[in-house]
Amino acid sequence: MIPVTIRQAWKGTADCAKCAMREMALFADLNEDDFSQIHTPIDDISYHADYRIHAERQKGEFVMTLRRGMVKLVRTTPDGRERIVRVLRQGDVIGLEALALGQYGSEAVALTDVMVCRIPISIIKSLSLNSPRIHTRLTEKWSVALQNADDWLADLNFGSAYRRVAQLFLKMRHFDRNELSTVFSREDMGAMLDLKLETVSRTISKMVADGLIRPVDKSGRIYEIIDANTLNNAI
Amino acid sequence: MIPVTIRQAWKGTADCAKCAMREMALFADLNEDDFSQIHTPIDDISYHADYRIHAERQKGEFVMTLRRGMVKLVRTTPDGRERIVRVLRQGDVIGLEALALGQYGSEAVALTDVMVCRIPISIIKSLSLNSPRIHTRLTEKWSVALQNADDWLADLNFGSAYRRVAQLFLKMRHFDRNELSTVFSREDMGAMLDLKLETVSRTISKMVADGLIRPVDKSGRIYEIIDANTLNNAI
DNA sequence: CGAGCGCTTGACCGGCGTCAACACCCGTGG
DNA sequence: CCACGGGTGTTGACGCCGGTCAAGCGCTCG
Repeated sequence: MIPVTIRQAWKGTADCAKCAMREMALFADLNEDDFSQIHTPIDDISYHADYRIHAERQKGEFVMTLRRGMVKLVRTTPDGRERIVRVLRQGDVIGLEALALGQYGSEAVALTDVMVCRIPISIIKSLSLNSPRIHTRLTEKWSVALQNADDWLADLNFGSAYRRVAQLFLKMRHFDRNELSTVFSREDMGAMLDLKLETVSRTISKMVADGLIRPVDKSGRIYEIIDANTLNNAI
Repeated sequence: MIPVTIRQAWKGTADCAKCAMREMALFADLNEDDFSQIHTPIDDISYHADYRIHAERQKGEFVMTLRRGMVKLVRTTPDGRERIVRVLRQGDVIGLEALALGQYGSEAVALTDVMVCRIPISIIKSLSLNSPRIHTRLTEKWSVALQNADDWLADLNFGSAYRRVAQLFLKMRHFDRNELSTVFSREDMGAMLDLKLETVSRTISKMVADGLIRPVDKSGRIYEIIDANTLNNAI
């Protein structure tokens, strides 16, 4: 699969300033002076669901700010099974680790159609030498990533299947519509929670029967959260 | 419990330059000029095993470089059970997240007797404004922390009990003596691997019987790794 | 309308949790 | 020196949760 569209969106300071993501993005509080230092193009890119954005250990010269959609970070075990270590959502940074290591630590695959803003690492590096603002932003992104990683371990990969699935529904609530939660294929959910897809399916059915959630669409991807409190206290 | 000793060890540039940890520590490649900017004292501290270094969500004004020993990062679930999200070893930074958030994301408890070097966040912040070297070091520490977090999820919390315990033995190999591995109380191991202590104990017994590891001490904390390859390919 | 994919549901089984007894180590005190 | 007790690790018996295998359903798309 190949990118749907690649178009130059940020042609300079003006476009950057207009970006709706600015407050979540890396360049949130850069000023005119900072932007004037940017000479390499920053691309605005869309990918279809299932597009592989980068491979595990692939060398990388870009980080991406995720503007829309969701991305899974996947590691493949020596025996060939896939483990999803985290899901990135809007405002998260794809490939942050390439800043330090020059290569990506895991495979990144679009879970939905996705819009990203692709930034050359060279820009980040040169900016962070001179701009304390981008430095603060970067620290913030690192800490959010680390916090998320720990959350995935403590919340989604601990305890019974019922508890894990419950926590995943809570984690995947929409930013704008709190009562809705979007989940994934049962197989992907299994790879996130270390459960088999049948167990995930059974558990979801039970939660619907228990009146904690209610399916919204036909494909089993969007659910309404009825009883968040019980979900959160599930053992 | 209280710290065993608190003594001022780094009284300035001279002592810092002599530190054996310099190449792993945050201040690895600072120069005279950088050190001259440090006016707040940097303390060299020891803690006994089981000492609680900081609490979850506690406000923090220090990060610590771990010079010797091991530290567990613990989160307590709503229902009161404890989950160990990671173990820090020498060269790792305790409380990195306080740099961004001003508070610690998890509880930190010494697993062994521990030596740390405690650095005020104010120093890190002022240095990183002016010294690109510390900035590079910080990025490196962040990326190592994130990588470790993902490793814990992908390696230690995925698959059968046998596989998890095997991966833990490999993860806890000594830096200097590769064939040795130090583990923890069966309960702590359970909290790391999401297993019950009886399961951990049974699995270790089986590995000894299978000839993959061999106990070195009487207390069941140190093992010799006989067959690392089979351990690593355990399903 | 039929093929194919993903989701659900059922039957069965095995691995891990639960509960309990016992072994071992070490400190303390007689 | 031994007796005792508490903490930790080990081992056993049994039950249940979740894995395995398989059949069937519903949606989507050719």
